[in-house]
Amino acid sequence: MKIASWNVNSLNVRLPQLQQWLQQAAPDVVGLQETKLEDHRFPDAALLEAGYRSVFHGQKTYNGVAILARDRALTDVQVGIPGFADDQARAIAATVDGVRIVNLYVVNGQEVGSEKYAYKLRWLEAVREWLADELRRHPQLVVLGDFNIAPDERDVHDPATWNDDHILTSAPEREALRQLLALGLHDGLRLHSEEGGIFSWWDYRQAAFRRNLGLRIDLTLVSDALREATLEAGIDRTPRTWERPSDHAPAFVVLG
DNA sequence: ATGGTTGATTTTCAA
Repeated sequence: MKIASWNVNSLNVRLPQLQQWLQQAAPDVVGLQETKLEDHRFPDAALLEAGYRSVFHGQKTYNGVAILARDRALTDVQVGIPGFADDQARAIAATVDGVRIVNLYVVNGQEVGSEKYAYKLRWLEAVREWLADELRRHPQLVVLGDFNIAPDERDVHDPATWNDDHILTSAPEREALRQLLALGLHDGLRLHSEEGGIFSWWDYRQAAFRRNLGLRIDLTLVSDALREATLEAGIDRTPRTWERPSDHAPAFVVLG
């Protein structure tokens, strides 16, 4: 089962690219972030034509998440973080073929010390409590999404800039990610590669993609129970090379 | 020193 995560930065703009990518990459499950679409505008009929059922949780202009599954049912759908009042559409979960999928669009945080940064850390604490419960109920768990945190120095092009004072790499953010992993989750990509320079996001400015000035902030985490079954993990840079791309590329794992 | 780009709604905001 191939499971992917892609921040599409507006599904309205990117639907043709999503259709193209579904056809050529043939993932079984996909978590989308930044759909930026209210639920009544979600293109579920068009995706069904491509063979994918969908569940979604969106809002106008900002945020928005969805899970797609090819020729499979999505059951036990959870919208938002249980018990956490949130006016931003950033989390959705569903079960596919006995595997629990949690799809997150983690708060960006804007700047270390800002109100949005405090919200990011509060949000991640609520996620940690939620995932502890999900793991008890669903040992076969995949947590994927745009984490807006680069796990370590290998995951940034310039550690001098992306340092402890910087958003996406500050110590409290990395510690929050470590606490998620400490629940019994593994960074899928790191099960198969120790290399640096493998990125999932490149700023639109300064020809960052061409120069590979990126970060790895889109992650696919697998639970202890799925660790041995994780055959492959990577980032598919292809859609980032297309005309008018998302600033993110899809991250994926393959479970055997 | 601080800009550069994209998307959705504006006369900026969020990323």
